[in-house]
Amino acid sequence: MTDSPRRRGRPGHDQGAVLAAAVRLFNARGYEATSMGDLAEELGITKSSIYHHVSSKQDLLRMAVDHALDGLQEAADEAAAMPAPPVERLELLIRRSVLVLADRLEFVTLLLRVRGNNGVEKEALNRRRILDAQVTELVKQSQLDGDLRADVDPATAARLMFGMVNSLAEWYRPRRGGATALADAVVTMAFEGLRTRKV
Amino acid sequence: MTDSPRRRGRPGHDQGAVLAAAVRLFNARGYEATSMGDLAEELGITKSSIYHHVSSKQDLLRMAVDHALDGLQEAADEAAAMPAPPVERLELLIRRSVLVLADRLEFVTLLLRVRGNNGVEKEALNRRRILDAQVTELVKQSQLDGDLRADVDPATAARLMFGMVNSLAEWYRPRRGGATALADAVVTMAFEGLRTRKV
DNA sequence: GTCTATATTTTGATAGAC
DNA sequence: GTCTATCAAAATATAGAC
Repeated sequence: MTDSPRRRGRPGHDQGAVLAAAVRLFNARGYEATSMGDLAEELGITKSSIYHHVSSKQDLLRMAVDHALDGLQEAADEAAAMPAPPVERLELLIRRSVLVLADRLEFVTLLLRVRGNNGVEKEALNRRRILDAQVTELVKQSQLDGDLRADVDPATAARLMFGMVNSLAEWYRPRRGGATALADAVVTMAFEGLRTRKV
Repeated sequence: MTDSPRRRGRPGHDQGAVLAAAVRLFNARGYEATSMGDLAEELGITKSSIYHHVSSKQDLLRMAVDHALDGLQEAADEAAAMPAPPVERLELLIRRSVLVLADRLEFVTLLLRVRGNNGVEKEALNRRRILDAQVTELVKQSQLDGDLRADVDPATAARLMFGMVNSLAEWYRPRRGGATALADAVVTMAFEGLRTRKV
């Protein structure tokens, strides 16, 4: 269990190591602003060596955003499969999304900065749109059930909720148990609001 | 009032026109991914001509983010000068910030994408941090007054609130009166929450 | 798995004419 | 205010040796 194949001695870098370094640099300097030379320097190898592990710079971007999207998709599927009212499935989706964001922080951060400037980015935006629609639908159903206030447009509510969730990528830094507490804070604010109830 | 100086005939482009086109492109493709050649093509002039209006690419970025930051700073100053309890000053700050974001949408959008990759960006991040601290302080005071729930960390609450506000840059598109309605939605969600009150 | 060497393109910016 | 011409640096990527 400890040793996976192709992991003896010190055989130089593998694709995972290259990807991890790339994602770190892409987030720090921006995808476009990061050159393959920068990445090579970070890894301590030459530019050409990188092309032994990946076929292009876009390939690195694709692997990274796919990892983020797969995690978020799992969260959405899990919430959809839950045998409970929409408002509870929505809460679960928010909590799970916060946990995925915390767990795959660097990958999700990169995903959230994608703007559709190339084929890889366009495809990522498409997958994000599908997830977005699922959230909006949950809000809509919750309003029909009378569980969420109907005076806020469902799409707007969904976007504001995930505006909060996604903003975590800008400032959250891993701490023990921090993600669960953060999920609580997001759910509290989204569902109950911050104002104290009149005594 | 209608004619400002230096605006007769058709004397080619001025700095404002170059800046507007630059901000549009920076948002669409990213600052680093946009070349001075792209900008020249967008304007229908050559690269060299751009340097008649601005001294560098960073200069364009600096003018853009300063315009955004000046607007947000005004909103914060106005809220701070309001003779009212902290919780009301906080609500005003949120509303004013939404309106500034809507009014200077492209400039604020660019500002929010800045990561500190050069001197201009570092300076912008510094000014943002100061604004952030002002919001956190308002939340803290509101909690001490018993107006906001004390079981959420003030800095976290402030970041989540402005996570919502800032997320508008990702999807808000101008409509008549839309910004005020949006400010209502943000304030409602942040202060009252989306869940319906028990009858 | 990493290297040197190289091809090709694009970049931000300047000089100086009109 | 815009142009042509030009530059030096940096970019992504490939070929082929070790």
